[in-house]
Amino acid sequence: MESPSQPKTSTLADDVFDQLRIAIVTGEIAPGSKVNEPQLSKQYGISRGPLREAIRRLEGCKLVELKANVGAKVVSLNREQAIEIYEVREVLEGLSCRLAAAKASTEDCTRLRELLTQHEQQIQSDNGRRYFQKEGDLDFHYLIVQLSGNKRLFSMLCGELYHLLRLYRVQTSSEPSRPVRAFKEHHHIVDAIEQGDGELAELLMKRHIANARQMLLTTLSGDADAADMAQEASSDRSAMG
Amino acid sequence: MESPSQPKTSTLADDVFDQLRIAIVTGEIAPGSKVNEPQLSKQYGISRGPLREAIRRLEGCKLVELKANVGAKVVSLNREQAIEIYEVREVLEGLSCRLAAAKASTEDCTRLRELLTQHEQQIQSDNGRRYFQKEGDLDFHYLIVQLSGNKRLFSMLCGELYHLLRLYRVQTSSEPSRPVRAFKEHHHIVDAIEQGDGELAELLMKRHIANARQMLLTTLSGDADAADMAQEASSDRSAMG
DNA sequence: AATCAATTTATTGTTGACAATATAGGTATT
DNA sequence: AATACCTATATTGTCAACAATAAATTGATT
Repeated sequence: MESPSQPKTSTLADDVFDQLRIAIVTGEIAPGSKVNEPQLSKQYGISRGPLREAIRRLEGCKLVELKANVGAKVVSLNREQAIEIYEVREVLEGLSCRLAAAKASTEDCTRLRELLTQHEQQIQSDNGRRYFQKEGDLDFHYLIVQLSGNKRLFSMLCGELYHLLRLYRVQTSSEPSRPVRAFKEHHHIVDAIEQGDGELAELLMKRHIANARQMLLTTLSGDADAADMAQEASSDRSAMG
Repeated sequence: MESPSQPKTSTLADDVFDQLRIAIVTGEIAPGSKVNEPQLSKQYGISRGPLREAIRRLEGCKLVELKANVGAKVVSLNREQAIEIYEVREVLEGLSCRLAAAKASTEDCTRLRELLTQHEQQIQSDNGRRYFQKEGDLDFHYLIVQLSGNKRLFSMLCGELYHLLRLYRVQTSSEPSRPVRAFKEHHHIVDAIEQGDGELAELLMKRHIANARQMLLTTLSGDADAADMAQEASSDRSAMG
């Protein structure tokens, strides 16, 4: 136990912002649903003031959309918008890898390997479901952008795009068919980073994400045959990068 | 004259957000300075409620930084942070060009040319100062990302990075030495877009911005000789892209 | 029965007051 | 004189009430 009254460093708006963000990206608050201020303020036991501030910050993450005199509603991403995100993500994470390859130490690469190994074990112990359901694959991408050392890049990916990706995954209940291929690609990326080959690391990551985007274009188009074909064509690559 | 009382579609927080953003990126509110709520609320004639909401939205644009129980302060970018922005901008605008090349119509390219011509005339009539002082060069980049059709990309560049660039320019009172070279590069980029050569357009834009970043590394390092050398090496390229 | 208008209800926008925290200033002590 | 502590001031955080707008309901008319 700690001392009972430590001076709190966070504000109510901060706390409810975190809680709301989690509630949104986990689907607890349905995509497209309206954000009702009186209801939420009662639910979280705070007044509307800090709640509204939290909502304004959620708007900054692009998780809700505001309209004057109408209120906020949780974003709902269609496939087109998801593809736009993947296009942006491809170049940003390519940059991540290029920078990471130039800066990563031996210990950093060890951490990357450990992360992949750990994920592989989780996969084997749960038939490949838990890893992606629990967003474990994002950990890998998350660590790389950290290693890049570019804080602006980190902010854009981890402060915005990854949350939107999680939202889209829960929204579409999408799960990759076979993560095995994704693991291989991940290891190849670490290989390149380990060798300090930024160009190759960038290329591999961009290809990795481009493959995932390609799956989006077909798998979720409602055309089952096209989806199967794309899956074959991409050699069982992960659907979500 | 219009009818005196049209139903207003914007809220106080929206208006003061726009005004504050302009005040920040023009340097009217100094970088690094503290944001005083009582003062600003009096200055803009509103209460602290909507003002605080506007500040939270400014935080979303990364124009202010918030600390609990202390308040907001306007961001102040150092060279390292500016370089990070340029690294991100390089790949994002490269993507802009690649996509724009695939989608731009003949009319779109005409608009790009007109914009460049217009800017060139402004330069000649004002010794090259007004164009960059008034951020006219960003118009060019702005239009290209619009043509890309990727709204997420547009949001990231025009909703965040460009504002930060303006802030950095006013903060460092930086002006490119000779925009002539930048114009040539701009025209070459339009050439590639016009020919539908996305790869080339991407390459040229990335190089264009990489050159500007390189100027940053040297011109503002306090080492005048290094700055001059870099300027020669980059063949009088614009300093700010 | 359907459509439009008026009324009611609910939600958002805004305000001023109060509480909690941090900052500034002053006093005493070493 | 410098530091630590206490006090006073200012600023931020939070709340509840009021105003303005939008949404829902009711009723009248065709």
